[in-house]
Amino acid sequence: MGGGCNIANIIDVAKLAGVSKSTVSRVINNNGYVDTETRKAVTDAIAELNYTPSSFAQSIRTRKSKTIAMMVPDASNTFYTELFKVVEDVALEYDYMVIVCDTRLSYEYELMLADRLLKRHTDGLLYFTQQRTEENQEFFINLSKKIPVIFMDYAFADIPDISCVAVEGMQSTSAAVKFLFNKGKRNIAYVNLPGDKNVTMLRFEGYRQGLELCGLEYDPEMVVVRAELSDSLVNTGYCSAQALLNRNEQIDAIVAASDQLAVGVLKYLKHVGIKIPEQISVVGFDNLDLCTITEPTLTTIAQPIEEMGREATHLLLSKIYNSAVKNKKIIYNGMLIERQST
Amino acid sequence: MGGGCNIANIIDVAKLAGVSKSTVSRVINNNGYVDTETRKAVTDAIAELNYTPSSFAQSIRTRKSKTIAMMVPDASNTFYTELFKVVEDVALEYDYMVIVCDTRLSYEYELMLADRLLKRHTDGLLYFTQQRTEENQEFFINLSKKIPVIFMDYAFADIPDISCVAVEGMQSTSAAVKFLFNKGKRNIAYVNLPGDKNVTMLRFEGYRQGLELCGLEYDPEMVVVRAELSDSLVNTGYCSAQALLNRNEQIDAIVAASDQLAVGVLKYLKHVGIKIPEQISVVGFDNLDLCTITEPTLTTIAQPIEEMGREATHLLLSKIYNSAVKNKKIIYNGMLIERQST
DNA sequence: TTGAAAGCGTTACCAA
DNA sequence: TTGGTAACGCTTTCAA
Repeated sequence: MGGGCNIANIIDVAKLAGVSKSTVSRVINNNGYVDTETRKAVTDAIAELNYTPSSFAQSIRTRKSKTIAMMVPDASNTFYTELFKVVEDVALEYDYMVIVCDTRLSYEYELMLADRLLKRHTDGLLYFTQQRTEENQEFFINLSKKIPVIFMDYAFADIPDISCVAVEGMQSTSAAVKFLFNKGKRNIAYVNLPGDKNVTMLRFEGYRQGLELCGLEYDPEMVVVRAELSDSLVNTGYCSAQALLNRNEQIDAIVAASDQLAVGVLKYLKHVGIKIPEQISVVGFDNLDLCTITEPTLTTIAQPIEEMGREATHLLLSKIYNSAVKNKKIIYNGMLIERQST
Repeated sequence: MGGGCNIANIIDVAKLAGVSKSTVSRVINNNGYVDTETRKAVTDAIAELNYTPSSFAQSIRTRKSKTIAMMVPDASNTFYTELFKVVEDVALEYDYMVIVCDTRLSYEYELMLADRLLKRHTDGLLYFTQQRTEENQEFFINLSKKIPVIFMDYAFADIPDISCVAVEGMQSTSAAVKFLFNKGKRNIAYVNLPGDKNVTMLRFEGYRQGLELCGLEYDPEMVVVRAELSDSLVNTGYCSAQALLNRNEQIDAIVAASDQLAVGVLKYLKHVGIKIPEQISVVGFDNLDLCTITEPTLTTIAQPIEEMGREATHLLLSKIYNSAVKNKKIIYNGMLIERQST
């Protein structure tokens, strides 16, 4: 009352327009031939009844949920949320919406969530992970044979027959080392993400490569990889810096695998009164907003978030719309952004 | 081949188990009477065929999408992402998943997204907004008559017949002013969010109330509300602090309506060499992770994110499961967390 | 305790 | 260019 229950269905529309429901369906989907006058009658009826096709009924026929998922290790990391915005943007253009799944850095969670997504027929997945394991890698590669999956990490770049959109971390990290070398730094340390098989492995490789290119020797003592995940990455960075300086007082630069780690490093260095960048320079990775908030502001390697998100989502949706679309790998270059910390 | 297409449906299961599909349905839904042996036959068949009920077909009958939405002004604000994690957590318990909608601070976006959500039969909505307008307020109140909506802002607390889960901002801000007063501060300024009808109005009211309680006079010159939304809240805070200090050099404390603003304030104060908290104290609102990253760390008013998210999602789901559940308002108290900035 | 059959609201094929 | 009708895969009466 006072508005009417708008549970009009396709039959109501057909009746009002004086046509069959097939015709209504054709109009809705802009499908097949339909006379201009007939079309008008139908659209009028649709407007009058305030009719909206039941997405449930459509889904059961089309086998599409018009939903994609974005699975991330930690939704509070602004790298993912910035990406999410772009993903949502593109998705909306195609009448898609996006389910966000926070895997809490847990392998079990990844599987559980993938299972749920599959059960509700999510049409596709943007898969971000932090800690790779044999099992999850295999699982998601397998999953990608059933529904479109885009692997959003450079660490997957060498796996055949999958789609991957990512920033290479090797060359850019190597370039960062070179950059520090040119600034006169000779004892360059590295702070990696916790865990042994994380997605930043290749950034670490870049670090080693960079040292080699500069003619510096690689010293395992100059690298920290904490085994356990502490409460936060910032904290991990803090502790890592502490460990490094305890081991070696000559350190004059620290490269971190992510901005959060680097922020923790900055924090420790300031805590112990070390001058940045005069005594120790710091470089991060990701170019989060955080970088301009810290003091000093943080030099970092930027990922082209906007482009990555846009391309990845387009690729995903194109695979959803046309299963014949071939797998593709889109690898971007990281870009060094110089700020006060170097 | 080598795995089989698992598109078994309820009829396949019924055949294999030697029963009718009605019986299978009963087993799936734990519904009605079914003999123990029959049940076993069915569950065996389900297991053998690796059968999963089609969520599409279920939805069309049950009229439930098993999806809720969380609409936020800016997904990159960690306040929302921390809340999201809790929401997702609870949702998963009930076999629900959550669609995140970033409204980009735009009223038009809010409407557009709500429309999309409605069309796809999202079962319920957690609605966060930053900038209220008559229209959007009315629209969402109206929407709440159609599907369960929880208003996640204290600014909605006085509207009848809606559900609301929020932190009161008035008393806690007033308490923060009192706290500063007790520290000897007498010229306390306020930095509000941009725009005139935002959700922090009541925090500002608390500021005025606090002054009154302390016997201090309210001076409009001591308040900044920037009309335009600049590129970031941190930046807005920075400019606001600048404006304040240009107007009045006596200022010895600044209360900000959000942590991001406060971070901007800190940044400006440090930039011009003012000592914090000796010369000027700073207080934020939200207790984001950010607060412990800045230097000095930021005193702020904490919102009980965990509890809010949990209660809100439970309330939403209970309304979804039982439309007779009454509207409820759950208002928490903010809690002052003292750090170095005061 | 079980099964038959009638929906749920679409899409898509085939005739007309 | 249109309409009839058979799916889609499930839930839910109603009888048995």
